[in-house]
Amino acid sequence: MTKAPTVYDVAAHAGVSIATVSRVLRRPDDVRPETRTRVLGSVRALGYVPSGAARGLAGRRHGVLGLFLPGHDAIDEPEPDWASLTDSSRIPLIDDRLGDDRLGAGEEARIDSPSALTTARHWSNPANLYFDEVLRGAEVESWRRGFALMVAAGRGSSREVILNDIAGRVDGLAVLAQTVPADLLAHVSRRIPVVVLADSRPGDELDHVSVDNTAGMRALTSFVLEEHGATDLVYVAGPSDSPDEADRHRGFDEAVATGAADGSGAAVRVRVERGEFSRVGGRRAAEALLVSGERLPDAVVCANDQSALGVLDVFARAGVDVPDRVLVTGFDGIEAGRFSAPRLTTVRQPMGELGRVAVRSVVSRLTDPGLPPQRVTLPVEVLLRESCPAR
Amino acid sequence: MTKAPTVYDVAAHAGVSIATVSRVLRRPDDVRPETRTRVLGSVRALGYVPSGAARGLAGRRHGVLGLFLPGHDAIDEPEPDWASLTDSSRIPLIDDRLGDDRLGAGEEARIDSPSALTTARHWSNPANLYFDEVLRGAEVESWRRGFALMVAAGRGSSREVILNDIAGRVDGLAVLAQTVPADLLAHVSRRIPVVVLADSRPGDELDHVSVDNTAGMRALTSFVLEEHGATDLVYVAGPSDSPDEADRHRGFDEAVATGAADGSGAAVRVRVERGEFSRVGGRRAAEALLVSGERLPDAVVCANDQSALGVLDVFARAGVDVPDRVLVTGFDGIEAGRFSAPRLTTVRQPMGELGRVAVRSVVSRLTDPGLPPQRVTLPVEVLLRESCPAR
DNA sequence: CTGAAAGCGCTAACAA
DNA sequence: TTGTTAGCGCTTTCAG
Repeated sequence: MTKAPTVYDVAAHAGVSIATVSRVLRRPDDVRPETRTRVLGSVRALGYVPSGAARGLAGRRHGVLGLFLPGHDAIDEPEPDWASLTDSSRIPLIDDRLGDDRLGAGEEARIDSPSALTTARHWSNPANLYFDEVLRGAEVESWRRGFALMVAAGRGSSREVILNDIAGRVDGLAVLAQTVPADLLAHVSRRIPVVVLADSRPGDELDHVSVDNTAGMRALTSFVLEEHGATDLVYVAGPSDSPDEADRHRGFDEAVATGAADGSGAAVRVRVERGEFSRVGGRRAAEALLVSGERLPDAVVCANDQSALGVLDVFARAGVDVPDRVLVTGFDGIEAGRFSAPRLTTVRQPMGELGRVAVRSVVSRLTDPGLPPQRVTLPVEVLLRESCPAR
Repeated sequence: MTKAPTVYDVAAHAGVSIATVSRVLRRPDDVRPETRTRVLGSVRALGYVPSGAARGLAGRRHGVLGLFLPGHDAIDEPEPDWASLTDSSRIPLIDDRLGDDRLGAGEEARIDSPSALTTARHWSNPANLYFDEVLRGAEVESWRRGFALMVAAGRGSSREVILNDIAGRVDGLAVLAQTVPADLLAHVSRRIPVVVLADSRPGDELDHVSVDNTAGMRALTSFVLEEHGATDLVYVAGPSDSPDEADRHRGFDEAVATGAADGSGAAVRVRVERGEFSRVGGRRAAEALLVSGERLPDAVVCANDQSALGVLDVFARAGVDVPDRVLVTGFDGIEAGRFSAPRLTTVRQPMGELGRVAVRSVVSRLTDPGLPPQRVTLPVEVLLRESCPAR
């Protein structure tokens, strides 16, 4: 590690020119076997590892793709106390048993509880899981296409710096929705291909890969209407500025409109509550329903799983039977929905595919820059579980 | 994107030298404000993004750290059928309700069931979660230290190529245990600092960061012995070639030895079964116990969570009461252990910290290459849940 | 099959 | 404060 050897060192050691060293590494067949062996020997002997930077410069190609994710919730996490962190002298025994005051859905509830901070930090945030899967999909596909993957997570004002930085080191970039302002994206996309993930809104000439929120919600809502014969629905909405919320809401409305036009069913009543995509938001929505004094709906269709879990929390505590009294559905397919009581019916997004298709999209544009902007929509699937079962 | 602009283009456009352009970007304070503004204007106008490769070459520093993980299980995944994948015309409704034949621990069991393949692919592999957390920790810390992070996952024979490739593009590298042969590591570490994660075995001069498997298992076993007064134990071991298994087994043995020497308790009986770190392995171990005809132990201490969950599966089906009849413990702190019945007592590894400390370690060696090899051991914590509760 | 030489785009002295 | 210039290590014609 004293001084990293270069092609020159290897060339000298092997008694050849630097061009030959380069050939041995890039196009081994163009070199006589003996020479090749000798050069390879020198490579080992010297511990030579080619410089990616030099290679990238000379070859005008990095061989790297970038993935830009939203910042984690770790953003405000304090610098750990490194000293004490590595003090293994005493192992804490933590009583992690469930108390009696727990909500129906198990200790997931603790995440929202400020009093449980010391344990809550351990449990993974559903949003992170989402990104993890996208990341893993992207990594797999990148590798398959012969690219390395560089990841960055944007946080606050440093976004711009990081994005620019990463943009200069990769051949193409995938960016998750709403992590980067449009003008920055436009700037970067003048240099390398950029694909936007999970944002189906029009307005730019970039490639987009998203998930079919609308069709998924439409299918699920139709199922509730037709198979369960529901006529009184509550839609628990997400934040009004979310593209996902907009798409899902549209799917919901379409299903309701179709059902009404259908003539087969009775008129459908619809109420809307705000759920903010969060568990507490879902709880508030459900509580509002309960205290309103109005008759309970046949089904509560939530814009995402988190808020649906919040609804389940409240219903469980209030003794409202799900699904026999009220059906509840979510959207996303997060892990926690598999463990709730009852288990949550939902629409599952193909998160890994998002990452894979994104990479594929970037690579294809790299190959063929002339292509018109692509907008891919990935299909979803409805998972019928006990909160709104198959019939 | 026609032709990426360079410093020269920007310099010409702004009427300055390339050095000034470089300064504006790197050390803005060394440039007169007016000039700076003008140059920045040109940067925007031209859509200039500095080349990371050129920068890295000239500056002999990439500003990138690498993380090398074991290949995912997606390794053999076939190329998806992209055409049909993007066909959103019909949304499948999948009946994902639990059947009656399920095992005690919920649908986790399906992962092992070949008949459930169509849904099983959705659920995350605990090993992946582990890597995800390490990755996230590394990313956070890298960013904090001013580095980008490049991820790669090694698979089969391509490991060598990938590793070399990534090594040439980063300033330092963190490698997960047993993903790379020692000689390759040695080769690469002649060029850049390398830190090995989760492998405490001696035998090289590299930096290591691991978790305190031994102390964790010792603490947990002592708890079982002392607080629960167990005198008859079964240890469900992992694969014999695993460094983790070795460390944990040692911790177990130490606790038993201490308990015996203590004199306070009665003599402790110990049996060992093989659990292979897997759920099915754990099941086999528990079944062996059941059919042996011997008296059930007071506690089954498993080398990891997966095998412990397998043990719980079998005990639940056989009607063996946990914890009243037998205590069961695991190791790792995977998510599924929070949802088992009963919930699993375990030792939680600080996975995120592993990644963070790894980065920190690499950076400190970058700063001070003369340091002697560091071996950091991170503390763990024991989570007492219902399968072996606090008293 | 191998060598010589011209850059790739940028940073960092050193001058001015 | 700004400009000039010499590389950084490698790939890639083009000769030989």
